[in-house]
Amino acid sequence: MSRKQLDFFHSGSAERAVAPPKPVAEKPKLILIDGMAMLYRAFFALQRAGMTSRDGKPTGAVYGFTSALLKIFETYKPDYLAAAFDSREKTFRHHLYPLYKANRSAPPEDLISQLDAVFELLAAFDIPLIKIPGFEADDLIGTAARIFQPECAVFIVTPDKDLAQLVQDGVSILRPGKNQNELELLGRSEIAEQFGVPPERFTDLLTLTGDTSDNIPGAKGIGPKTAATLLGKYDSLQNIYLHLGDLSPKNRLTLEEFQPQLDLIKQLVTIRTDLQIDLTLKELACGSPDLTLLLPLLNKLELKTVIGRLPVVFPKLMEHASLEASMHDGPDSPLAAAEPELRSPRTGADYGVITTEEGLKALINSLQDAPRIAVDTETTSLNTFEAELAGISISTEARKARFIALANSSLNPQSALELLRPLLENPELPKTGQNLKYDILVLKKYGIDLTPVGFDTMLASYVLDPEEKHNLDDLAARHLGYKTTTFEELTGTGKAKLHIFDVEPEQLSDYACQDADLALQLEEIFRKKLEGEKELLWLCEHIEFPLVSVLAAMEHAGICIDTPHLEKTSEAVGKELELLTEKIYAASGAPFNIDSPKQLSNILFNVLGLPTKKSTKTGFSTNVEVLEELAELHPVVASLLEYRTLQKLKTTYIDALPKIVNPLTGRLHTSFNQFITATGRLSSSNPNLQNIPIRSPLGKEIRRAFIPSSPDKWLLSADYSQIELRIAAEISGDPQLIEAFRNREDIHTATARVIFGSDEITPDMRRKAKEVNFGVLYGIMPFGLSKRLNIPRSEAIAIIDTYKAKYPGLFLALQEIIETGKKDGYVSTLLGRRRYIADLNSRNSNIQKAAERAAMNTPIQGTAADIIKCAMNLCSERLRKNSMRSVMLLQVHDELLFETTDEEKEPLADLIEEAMIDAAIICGLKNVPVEVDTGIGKNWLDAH
DNA sequence: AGGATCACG
DNA sequence: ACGTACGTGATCCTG
Repeated sequence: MSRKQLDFFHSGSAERAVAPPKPVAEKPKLILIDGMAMLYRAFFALQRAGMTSRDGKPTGAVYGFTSALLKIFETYKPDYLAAAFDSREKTFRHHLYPLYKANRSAPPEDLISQLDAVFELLAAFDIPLIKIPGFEADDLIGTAARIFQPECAVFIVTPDKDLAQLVQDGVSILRPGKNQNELELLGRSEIAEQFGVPPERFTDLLTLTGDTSDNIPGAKGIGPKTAATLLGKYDSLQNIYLHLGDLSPKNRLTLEEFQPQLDLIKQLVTIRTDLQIDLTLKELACGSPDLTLLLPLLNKLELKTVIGRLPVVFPKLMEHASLEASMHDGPDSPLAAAEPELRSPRTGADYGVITTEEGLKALINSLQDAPRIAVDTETTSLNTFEAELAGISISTEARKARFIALANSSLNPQSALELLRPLLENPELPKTGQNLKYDILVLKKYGIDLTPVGFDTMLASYVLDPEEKHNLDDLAARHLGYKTTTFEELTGTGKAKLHIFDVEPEQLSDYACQDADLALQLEEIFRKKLEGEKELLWLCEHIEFPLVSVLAAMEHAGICIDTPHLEKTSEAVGKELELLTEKIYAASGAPFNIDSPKQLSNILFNVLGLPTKKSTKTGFSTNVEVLEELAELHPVVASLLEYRTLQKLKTTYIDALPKIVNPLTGRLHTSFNQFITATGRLSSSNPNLQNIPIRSPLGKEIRRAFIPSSPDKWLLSADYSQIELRIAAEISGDPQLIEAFRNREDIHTATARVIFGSDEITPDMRRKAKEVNFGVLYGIMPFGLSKRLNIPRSEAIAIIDTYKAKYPGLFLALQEIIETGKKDGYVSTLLGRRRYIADLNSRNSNIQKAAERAAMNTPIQGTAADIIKCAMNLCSERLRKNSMRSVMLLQVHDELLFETTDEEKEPLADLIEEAMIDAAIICGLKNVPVEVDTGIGKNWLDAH
């Protein structure tokens, strides 16, 4: 490792030729980084979040630091750049004042362990290090700033306020902001504004206040406020002492007592700018990163987002570097040997636009023998129901694509689509794309059935690592080393934003071609990766890809709601809420915003004087749990609880749902998100139809509002019974649990018999057993169980111990999952779906325990997700084969909802049940039977 | 933009 | 000494 470190020695002369001052704008930029301070900042900002590489080594500090470096390169494009670090030796300040920094404890182990990586990074970036025995970074920076200020615009990067004293014309501070990855520029006026004194007076301010972090005492009782006020009034410390008589007696006394230490402290807090060091600008010249060092290092640290940003920050440099190659090759393999790629996907690519029928026919002709095509649609909106087609791009060969312009061209959209139909609908021609569900839905509006889904790059990325980012721009940067044109770059933002129809056709074409091309290229890369992980390839091809069309059909179908019923309910609930509001105001003495937890907690805990139960980050919690405890102490709390429930249901469902019924279809169309969750579940949004109420009476009313699309039709619901516990039984092979399921026992009653050792099971015993069963799935702990069951902790411990003794296989299996997770870095479902859990090796025991619970739960929740996805595919396939008219509408994790007719309802129930059971077997439930409950009704509630 | 809360599985 | 069951998304409030 060649580390570039400049060795500075005292030079005899401080004399140097000074260039005449130039206007700041023309001066080259010198950036001086306060290395250790920036690292500390990054550490505390990010380490707490528990960021680690997959083997559990902490990487938060090095990530934050690197992130700031990139930001500096990107925003300031420095001409000169150096990082200053303290040396280990004692400094003149220690000699002046032995207690200097005596309060500092050693840096945390997790920070020290990252230091080597930081120095390696600096070397890889070719950033000179300034580190001189006996001097602190502050003094090095101060001196460098003083020396180069005449010829450079100097920027000091530091979170430390002390360096504010160095600010002057041409010298400013860049301070990490509240938002991560932001650097705030502080010049004279900003310093004056924030600290109340100009930079020249900053040492005076520090002298008065002292600096607790360096263990430097100030004048007792004088804080930053008082100090700034005094300095504002008397201008300087010296002048304050000349006017001691004018001060308040208290301040006067303090300052008189302080006077003897004045000189010492001023010396301690003053950053030196006069070190005798020999520094030349040339030595600080900003080089460019050495990718042969940098890429292997970043890969080792698993700083993928940093790698992704490199092409943006160093576009020129990345021109010939293939990131993908560097990930596979060892650290020693020179990048020059890697296959060269272009920095922008469009440079040198064969992209073109088609605007005529002849051109289109020629294109279609040339596609006849393609084994598969990559497709991307360009539209006017992300909302598929509003989207109008602007064109379609197609690629069959890397770095080659054509855009069929359907707007602003001589092509008639409908007739062009007719020409394309045989291609787009050809069942023998698999389609590749990024998030094909979107394209399927858009084309559906034009009567085109885009099929089959051959490869979805977003889903491939999701299956390979669900918690990564999966958007095209990130994928292209990470896997192809491309800096893509984003949609925002194409259309502009804010006021200048162009409608897609107004984008220059050439540009739109390039953009569209790029996306189809990228999808094709990504497929190649992902296929290779998936080849190495066969079960993940299987998961893609048999579960995720076929599901895309199924979800598209469900979203397209939508579900009807009984709007009048909801409106009536809203009115009634509204009145009830008004009454409750009056009651609550009366009891509280004054009106306030009940929806504001802050105001509510003021009423509860200050006005009414009720005891606080739990804290949140911002104050005292007022959640249900707390309110239930307070209910017996004050009658208003019951009203509050009722208010909360009603308000929640009214705003989130009763009033919100009718507003988003699609006016064209008269239905609610949710989006099923296939690449969001860590476990493999789907999620639903806009609106979320997976959390429609059912538990409370008013909740049931809301469910009643979900109805078939005509009065003669039915809703059929089919749900797995206890699927997760069955999976737990299968995974563990626990004979007791398996036996209970084979005997079709009520599992909670069976568990109750086991943990209470009795055959007489009361409803309350069953309720407790049910909580225990759930607890097992979530990674049970005595504290959690005792709280949920409202029993003493000792009793909870006893219950868990009994459970463990009776179902030993289950706990052994859960423990094994954790061990495997620690070893491999990931845990898997029965079908091999993975979730990487780095925190299993965290040294923070809370983080580690949380990771262990996630690790235990993921194979269970994830296998359930695999099973129902598989069932959805089977249902869809079999419905089609039997030419049935019934439609799948919703999936709610263990439930499927269909719309059906009188004639089909019985055969449908059989078909669904059979498909759901087959799916469980396909997904690995060999030893435990599954049960499916089906129900039918004129609304969702009655279908249960 | 992030926290608190609460709806579902 | 601390903080505590897994996974989501929508709403409202606050800085």
